Amino acid sequence: MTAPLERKRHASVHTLERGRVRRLEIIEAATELFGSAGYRGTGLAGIAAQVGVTQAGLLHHFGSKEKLLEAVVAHRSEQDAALIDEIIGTGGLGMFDRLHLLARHNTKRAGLSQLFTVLVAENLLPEHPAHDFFLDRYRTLRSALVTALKDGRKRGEIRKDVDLKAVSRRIVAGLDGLQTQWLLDPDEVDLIEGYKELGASFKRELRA
Amino acid sequence: MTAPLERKRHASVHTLERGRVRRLEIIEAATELFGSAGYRGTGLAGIAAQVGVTQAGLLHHFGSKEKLLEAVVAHRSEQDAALIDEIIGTGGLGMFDRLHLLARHNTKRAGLSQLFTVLVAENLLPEHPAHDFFLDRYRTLRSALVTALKDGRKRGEIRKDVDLKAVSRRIVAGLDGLQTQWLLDPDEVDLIEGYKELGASFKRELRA
DNA sequence: CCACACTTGCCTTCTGATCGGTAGGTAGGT
DNA sequence: ACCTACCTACCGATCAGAAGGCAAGTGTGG
Repeated sequence: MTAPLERKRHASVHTLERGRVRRLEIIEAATELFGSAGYRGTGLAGIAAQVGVTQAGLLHHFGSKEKLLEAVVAHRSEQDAALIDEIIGTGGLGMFDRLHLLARHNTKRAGLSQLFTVLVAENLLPEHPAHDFFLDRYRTLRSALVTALKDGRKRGEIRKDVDLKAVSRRIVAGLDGLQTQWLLDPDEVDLIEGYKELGASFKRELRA
Repeated sequence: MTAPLERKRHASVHTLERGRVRRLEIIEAATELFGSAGYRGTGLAGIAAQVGVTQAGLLHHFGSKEKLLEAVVAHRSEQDAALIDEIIGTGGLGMFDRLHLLARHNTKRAGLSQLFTVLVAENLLPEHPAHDFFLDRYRTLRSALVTALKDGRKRGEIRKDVDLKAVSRRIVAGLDGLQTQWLLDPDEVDLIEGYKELGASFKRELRA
């Protein structure tokens, strides 16, 4: 195993940009591997190999495995935020008709959905490295939902006798749980169909 | 660290029974550690140390780490089956009033709930060691729910225009998802309350 | 009733692989 | 000259697991 590891793949490019590109390549490889084998089950060597770099070369960019995890998670999170905003939109019941956007996004890149499912489970306890990130993520998501539902209530779309915090927890639970079943058993569980039914059910429940 | 490791703790007991007891001790320790650090994040040495046995002593009983995982999962599964039966009972809407049994069971031993949440995530892909187990578990659970709901429909408790398979997926998703949120954030999410609301919501949706 | 073979429990010791991470160097662009 | 990228080489720790032995309980034939 003394493969010469072709050098200077980016020879003609600015040094600075080469670094940025490498970082992205590493993040993408790490996303894929963390998603399928989990954070703990993935070695730096494996990620490095996939990028075509040594393990030390990888650490040159990210310093430690945990920093790499943070980078992966932050990278993914940015992309998510926009989508969430688009779905929740101006609030009210309309968002339940836009869940197909989320479904399409998730099915298109199943590896990313899997990454999050795995990482949440790996970080349930406070001492785990990304626990606080996910804690915050869920709280933020639930409170965004509460706000959106309140909006809908103000406009008279949504009944006044429902506990919006409780409903938000159940919405998130339903989305999460369906995704898990779909990831585990894509032949039996159709995510798009599942989200559609879930949205319809909440609309019936909440409609004024 | 040359602690003499007190021998013959079970000196006066039949050899056969000592083995059975040890196995159980190991399964319990493994359950706890797999639950908090995951399968991949837990070393045999850690489990062995907690039981007060060497790593080799542990492998004497289970042969390999993967066999130990199977034993842990099977052990837990037996206990579950009874509870599931008790809740689903004779079918129909009544089961939604019995979800507090599940909630109590889960909250009483949070480590066990966590074990399953972590293991499911670690076994989403077909090549993972316990993938088939969880695939089967979810399919069985959903089909048990379908049967129970059909029963309720036959007795006229449940409306005839609902897709029972879809509802079953959503019930499982809701339970699972709420559990995850509770494990991650027990201060903000009350599992017992959550299950109660979930059950009430499904009853409203399904009632004939 | 007892000697001997066998089984079971569990030990110590070891192995090769892999883990995350450090140190120090070189090449090339700025 | 200095910075960035990335290398080789190495570190100690930990991983799952195999090998082989000793001690104690168990079943069996004499």
